[in-house]
Amino acid sequence: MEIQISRESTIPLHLQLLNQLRHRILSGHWPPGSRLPSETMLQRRLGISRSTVRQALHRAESEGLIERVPGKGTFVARQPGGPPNSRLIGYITFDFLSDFQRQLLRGAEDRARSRGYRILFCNSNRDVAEEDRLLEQLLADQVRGILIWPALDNRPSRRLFHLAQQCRVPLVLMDRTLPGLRCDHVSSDNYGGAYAAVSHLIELGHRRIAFLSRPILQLEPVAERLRGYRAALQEAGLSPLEPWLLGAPGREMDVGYALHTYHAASSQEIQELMRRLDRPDRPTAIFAMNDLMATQALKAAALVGLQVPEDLSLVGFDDMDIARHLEVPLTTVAQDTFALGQRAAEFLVERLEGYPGPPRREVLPTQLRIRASTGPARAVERTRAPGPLVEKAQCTPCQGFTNS
Amino acid sequence: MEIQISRESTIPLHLQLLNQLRHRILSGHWPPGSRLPSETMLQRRLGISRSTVRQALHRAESEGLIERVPGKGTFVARQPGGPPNSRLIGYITFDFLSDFQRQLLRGAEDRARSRGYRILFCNSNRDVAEEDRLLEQLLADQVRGILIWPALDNRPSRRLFHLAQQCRVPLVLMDRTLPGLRCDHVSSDNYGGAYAAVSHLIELGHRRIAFLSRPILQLEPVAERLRGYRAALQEAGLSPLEPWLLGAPGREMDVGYALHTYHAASSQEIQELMRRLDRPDRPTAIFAMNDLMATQALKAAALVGLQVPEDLSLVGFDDMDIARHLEVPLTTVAQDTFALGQRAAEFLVERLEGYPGPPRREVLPTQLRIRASTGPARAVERTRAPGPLVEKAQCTPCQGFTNS
DNA sequence: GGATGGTACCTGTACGTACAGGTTGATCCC
DNA sequence: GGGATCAACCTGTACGTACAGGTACCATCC
Repeated sequence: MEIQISRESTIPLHLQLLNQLRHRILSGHWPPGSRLPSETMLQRRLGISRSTVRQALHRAESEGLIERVPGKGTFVARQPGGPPNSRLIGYITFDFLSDFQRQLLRGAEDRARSRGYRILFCNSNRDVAEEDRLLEQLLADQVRGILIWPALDNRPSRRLFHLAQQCRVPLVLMDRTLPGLRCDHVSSDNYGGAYAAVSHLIELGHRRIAFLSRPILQLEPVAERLRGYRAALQEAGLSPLEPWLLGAPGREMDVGYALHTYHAASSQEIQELMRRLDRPDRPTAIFAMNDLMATQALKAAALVGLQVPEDLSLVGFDDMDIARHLEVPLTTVAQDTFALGQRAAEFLVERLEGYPGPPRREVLPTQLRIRASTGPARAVERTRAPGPLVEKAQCTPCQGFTNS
Repeated sequence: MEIQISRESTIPLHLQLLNQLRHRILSGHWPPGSRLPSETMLQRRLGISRSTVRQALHRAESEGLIERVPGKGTFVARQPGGPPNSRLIGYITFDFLSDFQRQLLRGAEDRARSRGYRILFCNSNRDVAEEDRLLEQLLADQVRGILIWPALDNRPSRRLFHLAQQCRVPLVLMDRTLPGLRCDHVSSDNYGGAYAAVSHLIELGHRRIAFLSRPILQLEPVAERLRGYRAALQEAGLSPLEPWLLGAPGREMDVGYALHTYHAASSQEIQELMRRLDRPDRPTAIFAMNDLMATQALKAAALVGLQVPEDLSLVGFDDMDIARHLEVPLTTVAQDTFALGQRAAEFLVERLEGYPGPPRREVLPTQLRIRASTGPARAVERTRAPGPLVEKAQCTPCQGFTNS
């Protein structure tokens, strides 16, 4: 198990060395008090200059990992864990309005606590400037790593990119990625969940299936759901419809407003839905971006006299609490948000213990929960537009998990 | 007062520079946030190499004296002198399963952040031993104060009592009190909310009103709701019924289990409810301890053929998300949990800033939200058992607030 | 007036050299 | 055998160069 340094990596040489030293020391591979190879030894073995080796060693020393004795050599510190108050993990979320976020935090806290870390919780409230300030403060609070569900903004000026590049503290992105930000990432299988949901509808004989969303298609999870919707339809030889976008338009640089209306049920949107449902060429099924929008569709359907699922099938996403308590219990795609948080914390702790590899990505399975809001398409329509039936709703293999 | 470097000194050049930087910064001669001369500037002015300058600056950085920003320059740290006065607040909750707890945390974080503090979030998972460990760790993490929603247990051995007695860090209790624990406390007006809810039912002509709960009457908030229920009935000259307790019995020392079943809807309980509702002497209205139990009552009513609100009125508590999305939108009592968290953080910050007085208690108003699940009692029953009508539903005066 | 591009400046990264002064252990001399 | 000596090796100090990539500012052009 030699130390490996890659010239191709974007991570600076001295940080590569530092990370691997940290890994060996914290994992116990090099026991406390043992002697490290000398600077010239490392220099020769790794093919880098002594200055670079020294840079890594100095950092390791200031982290309390090693002790250097002039004339004698370099040694693993007796207590390589460092000062006791440094077992903090920063946690930043762009928002804390939904149950989804509660589950995520609960999962992260659960796993962090079991590994001896505590969570420093911050809410950026969709404000990138606030997020920058919070990142700074977390560094000042001496956090060892940061879990972040970032606000939306790709400007490279934001502190997040700088941190990711510097590699001073490891980062783990939750739920969404940002273009150009290279670090560990966990998310749910939004694509697979949408694919399974729409396949389920196709299997029931539906041919005209609408995708209902707010105008926030640039959000990665929503984009993935749209992709899954389209893929399922196209593989069945059906045509995706133009997405139904309700609510205020999503502005390029100010997604904050779109997110703000994310949870608000405005009557204007119900009106618009009623108009779209009260037409002869209406779809026979709707796949909604989330349960709240599905709820709005349910209301609009009732108002124009459509029965669910007899006249209109509905599928939501997220399996929120309300899904099973609606008048017509909602078929929906569940995410294991708790596990998502746990996995994020695991990724981070592994980095803190020195895991050296390139950025990892984990996509957790979603699960289609079939309830009363989906049923067979009307026989009339089935005979009118006979298409190939998909044999079985596909979904990433999933084990049972609950939302609470 | 120029920086002087002596080649004759036995002190290394970079240490000479570091010492003078440290002096200037800690003495306030260079104020926090101000900019240091650039590396090349120092190099020229002092006649030493850039490497040597960098050596000093790196050390100053790891001492927390300065902050370096690529592309911009080097700056005196905002808090030079290290982190002796950390701005961390510990937050312990006994549980993190409901939206209520999310709102509470969100409120506390919001106010703490605006006052310059960060929240160190921990979940004791209803385990008093774990809570003890977490309290210890928070102290080791140098928190300045602690917000806690404690697990249930009155044994004076628990760490919490020691802390309150020692007064090393201020404590604020949230939602519930513990007998014998003297410290600041915030809660909702459970009594007033229940009183308003039951008064609303009485005003509608109901005479037989049941109190539906799980066997956890020893929980202070539940006890307060029961007290409000009884007071409203008695003041109207009516008799409270024996509480309907559904689910596993609440054991004295192990409330964990009762809380565990808190959110589970078991069909056994529905069966029991159906039995109780399918009798001639059934109540005409039910005041449920929370919305989830009200939901169960709604199901049971439908199963025995009772219409809500025509045959049975229902009131819940908490105004959870599901309340307004139920088949029959639920009349319920809303708590301003966000404000509760804010107030708790305010209490704590005031203590941190030196507020000296005795323990304070704040009870935040609740708000009755009348929806479709409550209606007038049947004329038959009104004539059968005419009683004095209460003039107006009383409630602590409240301003509008939302749950999201 | 506002986007655009150039330029100066800043820190980060990485390489190299040279010498000082301490520790260690083998060797040599008395 | 015991002490002095020396070479090998270690880290510390100090110098130098070169380039990359970011920020900030200003002049320019449309």
